Amino acid sequence: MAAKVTSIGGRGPAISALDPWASSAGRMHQLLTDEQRAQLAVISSIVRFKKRDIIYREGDPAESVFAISAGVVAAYKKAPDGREHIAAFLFADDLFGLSAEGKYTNSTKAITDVIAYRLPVTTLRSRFSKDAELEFHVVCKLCQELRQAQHHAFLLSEKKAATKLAMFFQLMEGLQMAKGQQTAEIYLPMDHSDIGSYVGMTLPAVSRAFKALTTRGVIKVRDRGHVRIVDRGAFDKIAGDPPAPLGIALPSRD
Amino acid sequence: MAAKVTSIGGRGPAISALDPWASSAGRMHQLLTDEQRAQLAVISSIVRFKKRDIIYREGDPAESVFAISAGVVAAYKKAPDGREHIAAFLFADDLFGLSAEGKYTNSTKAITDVIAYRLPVTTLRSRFSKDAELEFHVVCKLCQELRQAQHHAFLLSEKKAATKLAMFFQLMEGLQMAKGQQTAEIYLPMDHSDIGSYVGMTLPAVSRAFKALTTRGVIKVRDRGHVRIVDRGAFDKIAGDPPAPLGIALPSRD
DNA sequence: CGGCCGGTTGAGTACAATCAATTCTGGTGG
DNA sequence: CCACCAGAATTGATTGTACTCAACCGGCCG
Repeated sequence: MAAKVTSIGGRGPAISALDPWASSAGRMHQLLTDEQRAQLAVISSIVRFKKRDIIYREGDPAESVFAISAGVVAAYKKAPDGREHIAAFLFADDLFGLSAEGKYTNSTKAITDVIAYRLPVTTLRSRFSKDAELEFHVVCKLCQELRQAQHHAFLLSEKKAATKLAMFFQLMEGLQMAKGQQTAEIYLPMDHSDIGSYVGMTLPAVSRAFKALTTRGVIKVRDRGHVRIVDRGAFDKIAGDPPAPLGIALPSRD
Repeated sequence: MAAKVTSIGGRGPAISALDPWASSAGRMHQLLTDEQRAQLAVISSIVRFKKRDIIYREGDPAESVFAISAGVVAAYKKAPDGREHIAAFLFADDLFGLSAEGKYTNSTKAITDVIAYRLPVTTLRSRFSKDAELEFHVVCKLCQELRQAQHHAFLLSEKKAATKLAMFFQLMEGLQMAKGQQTAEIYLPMDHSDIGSYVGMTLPAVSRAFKALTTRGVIKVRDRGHVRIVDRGAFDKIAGDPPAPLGIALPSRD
């Protein structure tokens, strides 16, 4: 893990998610109070990673959990044949550092420059025992990550390249909507090769799927990283209608 | 949801998992104390489902969380084209009832006859506020389910039918080992069609993959539901080496 | 005994993987 | 500011594998 560690700053770690049991109209919100964030700030340090940095590797001792403040992280595993499978993209207000028996269960790398809070698990755990509400928010966040992982599996169970890519766009769009960002265009911070690793396709297949959707007039590509959906009907049909409220998405659209 | 509700009995709900931060040699263990189980028993009711029963449907109001006492449950989603995608198989000491914004995010059905504890979310939540340790165990269980979901996605990202099926066997075997059951044979309580829904293959493809592994002398099928691995080396090669020491886990991401 | 469900097998097809050659792009230094 | 470079992305030709559709088996239950 190669990163600069700076002193504490900002307002402290943040977590946002949908509440599993309370309705919030599809919008994610900050789960932690300022007070809780301040308390977490005390036990955390800020770390920065440059694009492409590896944050930790699968099997490393899992001493910390991270809360992303800015930037995008990918959690991935290497298949025995060398292929890289991305298990999740992680954004601001997401947690990562999943482990089992004291070891990280996947590797993580910075997709963009990243600023994150690093929370030692031991101190975090002792905070849990003092603040059940904080712990409950972590439960909520884990539920969301679980939903997202299941959605990912659902996506991967599709066979058509265009469908998988469209579902990936749906996912990113839903995320951006749930965060209240503008949504005329979908922003894709990762490169095509990373998209391929996430949706289970090779780079050429991703390229062809982009092209297929473009020539069919379903999407418009502005540049590497910016896509707009121009034919919603066709798009939804290809993606398999349900915009799926999965911890991220909303019933309506634009 | 069609089930018989009986009075409280047994020793109360159970949860077992690997601790994310403590090493336990790959073996799952009961996370809850007898005291905690007894307290949960007070707020829960026992429900029974017959094989093939639908327990709840995606979108139903999520009033309860379930803890399986005996039997096997499948959590699934229906694709727009009618295909059924199984997101997870759930066994004794597993929790299910994942929801977002007050609605279940999956449908669930009984694969075998099932006995489970039903825990109303409101009362469960209030127990959390009184027992942070209990809540921490739920965090551990969620981490495990997350790892499993990520592993599922990893499996689905493989393309060869034989590999996916072998990885599925690995998964089931690991589960049974982690539970301390005998492991000369792998027990498969679900039918081939359900396996197909889980590994992202059609029924004929599952059948052919079974046959391929059998004729290659890698596995031996005793009957519907019992498989033995006869050539470990070949098996591991096909499944992609990871000898998966830990019970359930061979997970990914966060 | 007949139907039904779970499973197998077969023929043909479609789709993405693969391998490989080019083009495009953004970033760097001259 | 431009030329250059390296990595990312596109395109092409070919192959393989799993899907589809459909017919067929075999046990189990009524």
